[in-house]
Amino acid sequence: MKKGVEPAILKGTRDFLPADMAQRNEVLAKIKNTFEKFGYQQIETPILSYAETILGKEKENSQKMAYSFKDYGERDIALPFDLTMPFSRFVAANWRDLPIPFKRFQIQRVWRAERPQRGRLREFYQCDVDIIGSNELVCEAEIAKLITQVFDELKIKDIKIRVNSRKLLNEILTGFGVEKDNLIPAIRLIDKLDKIDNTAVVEGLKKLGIKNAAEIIGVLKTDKDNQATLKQLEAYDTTDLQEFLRLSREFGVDETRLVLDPGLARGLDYYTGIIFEVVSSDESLGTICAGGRYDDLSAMFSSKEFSGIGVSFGFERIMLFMQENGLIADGKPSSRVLITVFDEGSLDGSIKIYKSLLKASVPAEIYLDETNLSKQFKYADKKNIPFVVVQGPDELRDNEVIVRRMSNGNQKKIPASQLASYIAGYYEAN
RNA sequence: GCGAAUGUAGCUCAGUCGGUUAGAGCGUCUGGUUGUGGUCCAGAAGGCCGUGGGUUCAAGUCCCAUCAUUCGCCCCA
Repeated sequence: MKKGVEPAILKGTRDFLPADMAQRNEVLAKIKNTFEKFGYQQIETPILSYAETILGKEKENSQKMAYSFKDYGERDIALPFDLTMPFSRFVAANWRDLPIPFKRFQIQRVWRAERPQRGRLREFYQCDVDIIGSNELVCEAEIAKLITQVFDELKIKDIKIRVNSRKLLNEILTGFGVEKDNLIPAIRLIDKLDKIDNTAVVEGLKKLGIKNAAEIIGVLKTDKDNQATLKQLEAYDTTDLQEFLRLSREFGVDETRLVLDPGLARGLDYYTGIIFEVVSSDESLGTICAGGRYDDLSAMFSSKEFSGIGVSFGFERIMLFMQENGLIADGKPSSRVLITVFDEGSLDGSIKIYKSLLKASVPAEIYLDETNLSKQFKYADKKNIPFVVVQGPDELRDNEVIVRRMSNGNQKKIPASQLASYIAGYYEAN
């Protein structure tokens, strides 16, 4: 067994076994179907990318996050760490051919050179939806509806969509005299309000030279209901938030799931309007979906302006939550029928049976090695195949087959010609 | 990049005060059953006790280093 090369994989990456893939595909299909139900169209963008299209001009944060290297032509290459940058490049390059407002979804792997932790990998899938080319708050409300719809489809019940307006947050902070250069650091601190102690945040803000730190917290910190929160903010312009809530109501979004949180900030600096952050009942998992409105998505690539809004669903965290909470049924069969090979002399007959099922479009497979029936049944059991067909010398002589139903062990001898319709009958009944 | 905890069979873990041949459950394989899985019974295989060094008559156990994993910080899905 021991050979020279360890069968090791990079930290923060994983192997997916057939059982894993069955689960993942099932969940992915639900997410995808919901996106399509709302009229979003799928795109894909290249993995291998010029570093500057991934990292932008000011590299600081993203440079640390992204995997990058040089190719044989000494070009700087990087792997995407999210789907927003690739999308913004895509829009700048292809907007002439897109229906505007453009509603796209994109489900691809991304890479981050981070330290892995629970729910934090170096290679993982994101499921992004964005609407570009419209400034209307109806977009925000539709996205809110989409978020609740996706988690409903996945049977993840106790989600909370935390909502805030970045514009409002900026207005409040500027009102308190926070310098422009300190806005982002201040927002990063405020974002931690629910995580760390109030006083720690106040201390941090004071270090940034913000005097009325405690007072700011007084305005931003809330655990009351949405109406109370709006009241607390009455000195400021909350018309966007109110209109968003009204439209969400029109869309039928369950309002108890929408939580106005004036302290919510989101680290990324490109958000400019309403922002979202979705957490499950397992808050230690972190955010399972997040996003918001940004102005001028493609500013880096084009003078054409595209305002937009989008959210990203964290597929790996969603999977983790569903697995840990028993929301995924496992054991998807690989096919409906396993045709056993009784002995060397019966292989031709088994292939003939297989052909008849193939012709009738019944998913089936032949056991591909020479062994006893016991092993072949075990194989069917392991692959969750519901029916096993045996044709021994006796059946072959009479042109019959034995069909065994694995779930209850019942078996029946039928003419070989009736096998396909016999199997199909079980599925039509449902 | 910083801090903490943990590394024993494929997996989950036990292993007392340092003491003789390192254990269990699950999984795997074989047989009971030469025409039948899942259940049951019997048996077997599987270990550089993460790696390297040190202390000791003696180390899975103590010390140091290193690597890996997990958690927290940073950042974030």
